[in-house]
Amino acid sequence: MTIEKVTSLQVAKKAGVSQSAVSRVFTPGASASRTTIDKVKKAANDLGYRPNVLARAMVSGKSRIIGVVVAYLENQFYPEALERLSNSLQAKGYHVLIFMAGKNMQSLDDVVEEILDYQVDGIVAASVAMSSTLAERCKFAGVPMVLFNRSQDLPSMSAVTSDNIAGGRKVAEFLISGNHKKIGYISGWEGASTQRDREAGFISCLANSGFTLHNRQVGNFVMEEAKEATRKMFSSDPPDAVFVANDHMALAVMDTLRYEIGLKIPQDVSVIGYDDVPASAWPAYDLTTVRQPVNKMVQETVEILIEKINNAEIEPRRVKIDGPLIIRGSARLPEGWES
Amino acid sequence: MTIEKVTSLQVAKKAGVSQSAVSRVFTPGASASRTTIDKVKKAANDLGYRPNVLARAMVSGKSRIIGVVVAYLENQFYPEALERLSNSLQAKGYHVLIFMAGKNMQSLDDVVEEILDYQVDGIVAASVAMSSTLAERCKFAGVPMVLFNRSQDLPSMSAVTSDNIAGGRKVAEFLISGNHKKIGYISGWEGASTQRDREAGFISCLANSGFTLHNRQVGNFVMEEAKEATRKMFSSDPPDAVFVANDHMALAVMDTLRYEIGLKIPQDVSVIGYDDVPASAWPAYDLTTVRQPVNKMVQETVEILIEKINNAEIEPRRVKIDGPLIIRGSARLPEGWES
DNA sequence: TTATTTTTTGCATACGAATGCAAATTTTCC
DNA sequence: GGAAAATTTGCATTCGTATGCAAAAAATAA
Repeated sequence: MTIEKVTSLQVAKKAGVSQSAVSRVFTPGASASRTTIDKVKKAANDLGYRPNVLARAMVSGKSRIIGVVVAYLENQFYPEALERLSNSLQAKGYHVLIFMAGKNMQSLDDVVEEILDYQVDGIVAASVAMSSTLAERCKFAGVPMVLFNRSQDLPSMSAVTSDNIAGGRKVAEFLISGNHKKIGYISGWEGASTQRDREAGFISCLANSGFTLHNRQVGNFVMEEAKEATRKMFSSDPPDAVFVANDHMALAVMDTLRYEIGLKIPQDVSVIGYDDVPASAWPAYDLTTVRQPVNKMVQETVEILIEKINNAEIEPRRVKIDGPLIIRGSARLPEGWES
Repeated sequence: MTIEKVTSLQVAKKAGVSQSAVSRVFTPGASASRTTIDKVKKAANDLGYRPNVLARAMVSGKSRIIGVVVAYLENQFYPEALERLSNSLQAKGYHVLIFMAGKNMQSLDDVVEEILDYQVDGIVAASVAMSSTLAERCKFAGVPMVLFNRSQDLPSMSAVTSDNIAGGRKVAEFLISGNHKKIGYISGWEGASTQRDREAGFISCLANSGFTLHNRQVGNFVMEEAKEATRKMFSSDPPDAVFVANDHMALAVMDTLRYEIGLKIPQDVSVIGYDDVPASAWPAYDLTTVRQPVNKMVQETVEILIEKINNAEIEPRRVKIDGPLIIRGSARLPEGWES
């Protein structure tokens, strides 16, 4: 076989120095003389030596691995976030160990344990409901965690979200000034803070203008359920506008309205979503939506996480990032609206 | 601080046995008596002990980490594959360390080195062009690799793809029997084997019936470029059918045809894609396409990889999985076609 | 030049778990 | 009950790297 295992010891021999010297050359901040550095680098290069991250992790206690828990990747929002997250962490010398959490809680418990087994330096939980027990478990293990696109009731955990309440409000304002009278809402999974906040902001703003929800259905962030919700909502006394809790569902809602129910968007009914996933900008949908600034959210997430890794004593931070309403063609515009 | 570090030694003390006993209880296949197992399990449970995967990896030489290289996640095909791959590996006790390869080759070199630094047990390269140098590097390091959705010229590497040649043929047959006369092709990135095979199968089958390509443009698997390609293709003497090298581009092509150029699909022009990503089934597109059986492909990939991990001497395997033409509404049907 | 400070170096050990080996224990069989 | 075989157990070592410590070398000061 051709398997090689070049170790620091072999490099040391070849360079005529001690193993510790080699280690020091490859450890930023350690002291070594020019001559040693050159000798070692040359030998390492000749042999094709690279430090073993795992061995390094053992003694240093830092694995430079970040565990990322994701529920599912079907919703375009997550692949996008994951890609950015991975790139961002890669740039800082960390790498992403990915974990798919099934729908149920039990599997989440197991998944977290598995993550911890790898001695990760930190965890990003993307749109996953972390129980306080799990949070405790991680804290106990000394592994910082930040919630991405979910905030928790327990304020002890860092979380990065968009400003979902404000986002919900923006949608309400826009629909009201567009002179809509019967406004429906298709909710996401009701256990999600994002869902709750979006709806709360939406409803409160509606109320301010004397409106109430004309109809409300549950879509659970799942396309099929959103379609079913749409059918129910439009079976009698249909609304003239629907706010859908995320784009992923909104796309399905639009399809159902157009190709099943036979309505025109926005002539017969306005549809607004949330997230601004790539597909929302595709001409076939041209969906008016509230953008979640993925870039900024990821950036904040990474920043907080790394800060916490470097200083365990730091206070948890809960960041809300404002996202703009992206006005496209799926919702009737207010009178005299200037594009 | 609350950070704990429960080691096998602590468990051993608490259970009144040796560290090796603890290790054996947690090592499948090792021998230990009922009594010991019970004592150790109890102690471990009380203390919340779980074996340190990294330490285990050091001595065993098996990290149970699989490196997955992905170019980009925008094309829905990849998130789907990634999700399945991760789940499948997770079920077998492996975990996925993810690496984003930038567009350029240099970064790929670096990425592979970084992967190897983590002592991964295997590598899956999804739609990434592996140079033979890189392949050598991995083989030299004793790390098996399998190509997903790309096959390489060098037959020394295992690869899993769909049967792209047959797929291309199916599209040609379908278009010809649909009585199309002017057939265009929008290609993917020409360095990709998938692209080459799809086109080769397509063209050869066209030729069998005395047809040649009426027009050919390059889209590079990128939406924007596909749009530009469409504009060029339809600027004069437009075709009555277009085969697009993958669905991701085909969606953009459809949008351009409908909303920019003002053509009806399939009345004015037929469009066929390749992959069968989720969006292709959405009513707004209803795209006729060749399905890549992601599930089977992932399954094969995992199987080959694990086989190779367990037995380095095994021969490389190159698997092609047949995928069906999924007939939807974006292409004119042949005369008398029964749905 | 010599004394003092600073930098570099090697030695030895630690990280946490797995495993070959030999001793101790249990099981099996006559 | 005793000898042989099979199983269980602990000891000691190993994996590859980082690091505290003290010795050695180099740089600086006097």
